Amino acid sequence: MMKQSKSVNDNTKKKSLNPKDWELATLEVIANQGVSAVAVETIAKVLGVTKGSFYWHFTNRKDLIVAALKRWRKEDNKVISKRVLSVSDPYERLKTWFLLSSEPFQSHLIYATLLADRQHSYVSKVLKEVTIERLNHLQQCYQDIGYTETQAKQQSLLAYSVYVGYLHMTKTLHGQFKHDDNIDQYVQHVAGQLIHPPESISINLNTVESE
Amino acid sequence: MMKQSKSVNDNTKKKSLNPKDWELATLEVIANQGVSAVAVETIAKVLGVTKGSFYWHFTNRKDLIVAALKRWRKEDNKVISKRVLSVSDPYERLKTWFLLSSEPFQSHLIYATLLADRQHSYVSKVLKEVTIERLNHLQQCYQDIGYTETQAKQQSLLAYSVYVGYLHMTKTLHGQFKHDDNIDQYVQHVAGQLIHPPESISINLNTVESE
DNA sequence: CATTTTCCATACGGTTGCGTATTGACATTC
DNA sequence: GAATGTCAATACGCAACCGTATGGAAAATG
Repeated sequence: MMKQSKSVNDNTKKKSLNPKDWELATLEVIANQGVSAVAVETIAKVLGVTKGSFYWHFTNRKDLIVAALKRWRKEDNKVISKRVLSVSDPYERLKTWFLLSSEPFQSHLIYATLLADRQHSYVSKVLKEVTIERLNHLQQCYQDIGYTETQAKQQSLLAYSVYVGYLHMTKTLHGQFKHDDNIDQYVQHVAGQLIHPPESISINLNTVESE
Repeated sequence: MMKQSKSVNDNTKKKSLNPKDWELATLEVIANQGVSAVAVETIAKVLGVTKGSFYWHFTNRKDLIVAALKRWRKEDNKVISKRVLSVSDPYERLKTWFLLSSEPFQSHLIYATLLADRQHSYVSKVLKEVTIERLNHLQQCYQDIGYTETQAKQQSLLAYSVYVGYLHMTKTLHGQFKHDDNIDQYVQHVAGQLIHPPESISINLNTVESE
């Protein structure tokens, strides 16, 4: 019952694997290469064992992926609860969310790759649930600062689209998801554009409409 | 030399296939299932032939995908040139771009799936080029309406992120990419948020900073 | 210390999909 | 109309993976 070693090729403390080891290694693959790249024998090799081990812990490949995604979702919720939902002021809460979105967490990479491999029903199911959950969080924030339900719905969709788009853009342009000063500046810019009282929406709209 | 039939299972007018037929069928697969789902024999079946035909027109699978993406990019540029770049007023040009982004073109689906399958170098290469090209377009628009280069860079990245994010969001939430009244309304909302004179940026920023 | 449980290695069968080799039908050209 | 070129069917080898079957080593259990 004493299994805490996280490193992959560490046979100093651990003699046998448990499902958690497989799930973490799987999430690593999903984050970098997507769900379709999850191959039992490949991950087994990473863990220093063979297939025989895998099929003792899991019934099949799908079982592994579902378990890994479940773990991902749980961990992700934990972070959001601790760092975002705990902020009482809605403006600050929104800003915190934007800042968190720009940090190079593995969780973000996983979310981004899931958007790709959503052909599989068990992936799209999780993805949809997580997305709706997060949209509701954002919508609530915007309603807290005075947006109507309709306004808040649209604004949260916009804000969340920025998040999703940003994940892809960074990987597309820089090949990876890293954090630097430019990004901090960009996050400030985005926050300035997307976090403001509801009144300024109609002002901006009129500005454009009258053009 | 008389080959213009586009329909897939139409053996009334066409007796033999050409590379274009294969490329179009491939783009259809990429749009709906991603690059990794491109299988020679499967597409052959769709076209009503076998592999034997394929390896006469193309050297291998990668060759097919590269050719298909090249065609996609060419067609896409044609549409953007005709419908967006031709608009002289920068505000209207931006708005046109947003409206175009919401239309259910196959081209958008392809772009979205490419974001997924960018493990392959020949995919990420095209993807990066296209993305940079489009970002430059947007940046120029924003500079045309008075943004500084830095502001325009950030704002175009923001706007383009919204586009990319939106593509994924609709597929994630609705399972497909369709056009309805809600979307029109949303596009109006987005345009109102992201298209405005440069001055209002600092105003909004101050609003948030002072909170 | 004997036995059971835990965890894994090895070997096998089955499927999918790529690419090649060979042959053939049909049209074009000389 | 014989030779050549175009396009496609068929058969094959090969590699990657999945999942199963089976046996074995080490640890826990009695």
